[in-house]
Amino acid sequence: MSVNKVILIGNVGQDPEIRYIETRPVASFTLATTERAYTNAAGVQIPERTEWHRIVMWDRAAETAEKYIRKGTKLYIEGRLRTRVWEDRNTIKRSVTEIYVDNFDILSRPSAQ
Amino acid sequence: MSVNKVILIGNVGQDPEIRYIETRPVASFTLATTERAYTNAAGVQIPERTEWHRIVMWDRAAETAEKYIRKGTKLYIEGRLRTRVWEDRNTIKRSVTEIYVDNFDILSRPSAQ
Amino acid sequence: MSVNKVILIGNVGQDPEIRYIETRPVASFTLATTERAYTNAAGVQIPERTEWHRIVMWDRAAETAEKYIRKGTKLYIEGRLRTRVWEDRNTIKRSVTEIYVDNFDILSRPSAQ
Amino acid sequence: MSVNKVILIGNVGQDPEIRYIETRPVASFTLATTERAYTNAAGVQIPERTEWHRIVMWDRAAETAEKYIRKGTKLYIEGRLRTRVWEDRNTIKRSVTEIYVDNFDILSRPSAQ
DNA sequence: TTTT
DNA sequence: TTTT
Repeated sequence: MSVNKVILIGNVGQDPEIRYIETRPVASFTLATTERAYTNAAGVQIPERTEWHRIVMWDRAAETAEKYIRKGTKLYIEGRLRTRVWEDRNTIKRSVTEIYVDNFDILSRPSAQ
Repeated sequence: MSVNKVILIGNVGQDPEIRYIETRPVASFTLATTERAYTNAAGVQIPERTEWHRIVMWDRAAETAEKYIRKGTKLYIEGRLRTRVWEDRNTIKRSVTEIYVDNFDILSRPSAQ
Repeated sequence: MSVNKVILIGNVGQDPEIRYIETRPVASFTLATTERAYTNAAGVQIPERTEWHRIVMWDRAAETAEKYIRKGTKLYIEGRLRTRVWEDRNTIKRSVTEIYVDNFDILSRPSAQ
Repeated sequence: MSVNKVILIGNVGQDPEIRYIETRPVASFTLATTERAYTNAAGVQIPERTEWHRIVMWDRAAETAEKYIRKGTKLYIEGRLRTRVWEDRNTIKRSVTEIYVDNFDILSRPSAQ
């Protein structure tokens, strides 16, 4: 038995990119989360830090993404981690970790635009 | 404002490796989570799938890891995602996603030993 | 070892009420979450349903609540469940379940008002 | 849009009680989580504290509960909060907060038995 | 590389 | 009423 769960609230980095894998729509985009600056226990100042997450949505979620998610949209996401491994053109093993979305909701639209 | 939270329950892949960064102990190891096999809505059989996560613990957590966590230990982990980017010897940009642990607990020891 | 964790996103029901327990500020208010209407597996229509949660914040969080949280504010809350038991005037045992907040953030202000 | 999520790891207080609501099986039991004793920022010793949660499972989950969950079983539970209100025989409004389970897993059986 |  |  195991659990693999990710919960994110952040801002979308760019309009979702939609492609089709055997007729199934897949949306992908990045999401930024930001840790606030703070001073740690040792008195060292830790600056603000932005983390970019690679988000993947399938099927109906992908269609919703295409219609309603845009650069700047604030999202709540619940999903799980998936690391894909492949070999690049130099046969070097590369990997990327993505978040497959199981549940999400739009918290707000980009303010202007 | 944002949230970057990971919750995992899984089994440790190998004894933690401990190193020191400016006197701070850091433990790292992998953790396996497994999705059960199932038949999806389209009737396609999806086999069992194991995901390996790279776990990083600092300071007191690293010391606890060194003492009590071993290959096969079942762990609950709460943490956040961190993606590190570097250039390899061929100046190709590489990245790895790790989970920095904020809170954890040992659910059970490996059966034998 | 155990875990007692609650994650909520919802809207504040009324301005927080602040009181002091031995000089420690405590803020309390309710938060609404809503489950969407849906049709279940048996074809039965399940209507939308609102759940009201009793939220409790202490110390610095209570002060932030007093300044920034209002009726209608949309909040992200991370906390733990606490059930208090007491006897009412008829010596009947009563209980109430509250959420003690460990971490929270304001997602948006009430639109007008 | 909202989120109402509870994550618990704890020990079952007694064998599940099964009943039927219009042919649907429902299992209910309590689960204990324990906060460790600690000394707070003001130097005050806070003793260990056990919290009892009322757990409710429906349908297939209820059947699994009946078969495999016993007093002492250690469980991982993912669910949502539900507060039921009723009037007791003295027409006093009473309420109870329960956790409706969406996903769970058995972490270990009671040691002896 | 883990576990059930 | 559980467990460590």
